[in-house]
Amino acid sequence: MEIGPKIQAAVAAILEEKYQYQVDSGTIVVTPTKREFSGDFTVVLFPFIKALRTNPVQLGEAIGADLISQSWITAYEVKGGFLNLTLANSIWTELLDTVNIAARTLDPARKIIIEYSSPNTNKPLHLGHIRNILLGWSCVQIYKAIGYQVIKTQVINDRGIAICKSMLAWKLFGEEKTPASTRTKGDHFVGEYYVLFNSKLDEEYKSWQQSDEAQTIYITGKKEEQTAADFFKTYANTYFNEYSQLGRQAKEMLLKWEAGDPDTLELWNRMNNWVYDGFNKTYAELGVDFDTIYYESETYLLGKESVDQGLEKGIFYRNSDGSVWIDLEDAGMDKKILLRSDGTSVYMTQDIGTAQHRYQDYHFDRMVYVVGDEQEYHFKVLFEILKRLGEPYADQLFHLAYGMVDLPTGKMKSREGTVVDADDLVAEILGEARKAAEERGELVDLPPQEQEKIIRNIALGALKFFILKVNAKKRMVFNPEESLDLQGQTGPYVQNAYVRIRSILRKADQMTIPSVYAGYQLGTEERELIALLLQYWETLEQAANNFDPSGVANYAYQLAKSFHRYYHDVSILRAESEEAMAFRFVLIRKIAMVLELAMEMLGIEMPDRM
RNA sequence: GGCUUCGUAGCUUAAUUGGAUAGAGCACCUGACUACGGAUCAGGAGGUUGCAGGUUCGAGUCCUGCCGAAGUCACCA
Repeated sequence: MEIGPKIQAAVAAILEEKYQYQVDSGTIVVTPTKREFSGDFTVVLFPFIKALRTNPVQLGEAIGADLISQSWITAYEVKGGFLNLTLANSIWTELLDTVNIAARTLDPARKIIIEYSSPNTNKPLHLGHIRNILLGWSCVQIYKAIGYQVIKTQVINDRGIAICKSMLAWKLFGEEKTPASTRTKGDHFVGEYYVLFNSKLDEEYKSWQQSDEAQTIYITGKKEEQTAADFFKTYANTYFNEYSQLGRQAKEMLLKWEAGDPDTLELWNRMNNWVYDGFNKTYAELGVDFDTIYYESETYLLGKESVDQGLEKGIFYRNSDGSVWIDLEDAGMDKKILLRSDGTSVYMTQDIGTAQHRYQDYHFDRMVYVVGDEQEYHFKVLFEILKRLGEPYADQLFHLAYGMVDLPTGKMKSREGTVVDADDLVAEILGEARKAAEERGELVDLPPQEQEKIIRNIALGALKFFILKVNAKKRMVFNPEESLDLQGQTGPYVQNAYVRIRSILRKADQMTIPSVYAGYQLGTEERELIALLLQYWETLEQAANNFDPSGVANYAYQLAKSFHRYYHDVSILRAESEEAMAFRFVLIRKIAMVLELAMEMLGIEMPDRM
């Protein structure tokens, strides 16, 4: 029995019987009654008063009186255009029984593939990746819970000029050092050479700027009033491509890679594997994994067949210079290139091919890309093209476009060194959680490994909750200090509610707990808690539909908050009657179950003690 | 400039998708420990939801116009 639909149906029946007014019961608005009014659920009457030529008070009285005669409603009150209903005690205990956490039946026909993380192999993961990963992982859990078969994947950008820069810097300046020999995490090790390349390039560029050649270019090429510094800033790309020694060597390396040169491939493999070692450590630290990985080195040539296909169908057209385009202006977009005049493909082409390739691999019903909102236009175009190509899954594609993560000081900029490194962040928050745990001293009698496990749960719980509680679409400000906070609207606050229940249950193991509560009269706090428990699946489905886990985080907080208050006001182990104790044990077990499941949806584990 | 997104307390943010007096947390002030765990609870103060119109019984939410911020508009990835 679901209570919302039951009320809707009852009201619809009364409207039809008493007023001969037909209404789709699903459209009747039923909400939990606000705290400051008496009642459990509220029916909004406004939508009917015009059609029924009555006023809210009359209508409310008529519906209320009828419902009371049906015995499952014990009281009603009309306030403004709202009808507040109080449910019978027996209904509440029945409703509590229906609270369950079993995942919805798995339907193998519904398969979703979710892509997240998708880093480049030239530098370590940062705060932006963390938001991406946590969102992706949370969506995976949520879709599993509502019965989907989920495939976790990522695309690793393991090729291109960026990794060649790291490779070249290592070759020129690395002196055969390795992550092992320098005791450096592999992704950080390679990242250092990427940074080194850029600083060497900078040096080279600066000294070149003094040359006669450069001065001539500046004088002839500058715009009016443009300073040398300004000019050379905008000229950097051209310099890299046409004058730089380092640039030339990096590009040569890319060509050699594309030609399959064994030495280059060997170095490339070696360095990428260092990076993967590092990534895998970070993923393990965050508690996430993948079912399958796509590497760009294997997919970057895909999509060319679909160009031929599109040309045949007349969706694409060929320019006089041989380049291939699609015109999306009738859909409010621009013209987009798909094949350069030299026949090489672009990012878009590759994404088309990868989508088709994945469909062949998995025959999914839906596909989700967790990628920053800066690429919104790209995906809009990609989805439109796939639709025009007639791909069967084309209307089940979703770009989970999350907002960038800013710092209180502004944007993260790698050039200015303000990027928050993922590993540093996790280490910092672990330290903070450890310090707090030591101060509290609750864990001292546990073996060290167990203490460590709990500390990790708390630290990661804090971090994950902090990031996931914000609506995915919104740009968010990440305040490192606040993310270390373990009090207030945080993961540890929710964990603490669970720990309190576990503590009671441990004590109850030594006691005999009564199990009959048939005659127990529920308090308002208990009704409120049950009403909250009943909202779990609705919350989850909404999160799934919107690809936004923030509602689940806020729900978990809300439930924890209500429990903390209840715990404070009402005694469980020393309840005033056997019925009260019996009922309260059932209630807190359900609360613990739902809290644990809700947090699992966010990738957060619950400790038994903290 | 075109298109897209976003402006809610000092700060970080909610609002059951159009419903009641906009709800929390942090910070600030006051109170609650002979305890089922104080990483907690109760209270105070803090709001013209960027501004101005419009639609509606009802607007933080929908429409229009301003103001402000961000993103995007490559034969780059």
